[in-house]
Amino acid sequence: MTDHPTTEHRAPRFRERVYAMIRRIPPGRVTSYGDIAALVGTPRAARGVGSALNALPDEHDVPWWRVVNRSGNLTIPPHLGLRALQRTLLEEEGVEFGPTGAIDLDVWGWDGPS
DNA sequence: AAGGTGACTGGCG
DNA sequence: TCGCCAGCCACCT
Repeated sequence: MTDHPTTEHRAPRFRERVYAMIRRIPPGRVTSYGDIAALVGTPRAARGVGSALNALPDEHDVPWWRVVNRSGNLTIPPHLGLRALQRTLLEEEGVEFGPTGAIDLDVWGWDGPS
């Protein structure tokens, strides 16, 4: 099991824990970067969560679109063309955007596994 | 090994 | 209430 000296064969790293937690977000719900960070045991690593999502491989099963910022806004870089996609995916799951384009976390937010 | 980057946040003016 | 600034973390040169 230590054949390949890649980082993917070691104990669960931060990114893996982040992916695992995001996979638990139920459809039609959203969670902030900071909350994910806290849920995996690193309360101040919100940027690390964004970094982890940015590093997602081509093939994966992580519902990245269910992660938004603390204000309920989509902070994914527009130039990647994914911002519109994220909104579409969320709306298809039933999540509603307010007049300012933000999601009300008190309504759609997911606070982690019970 | 040290410095730079970014899909974040909370605080302040 | 809103925008800006500095702090924070994990990763990548």
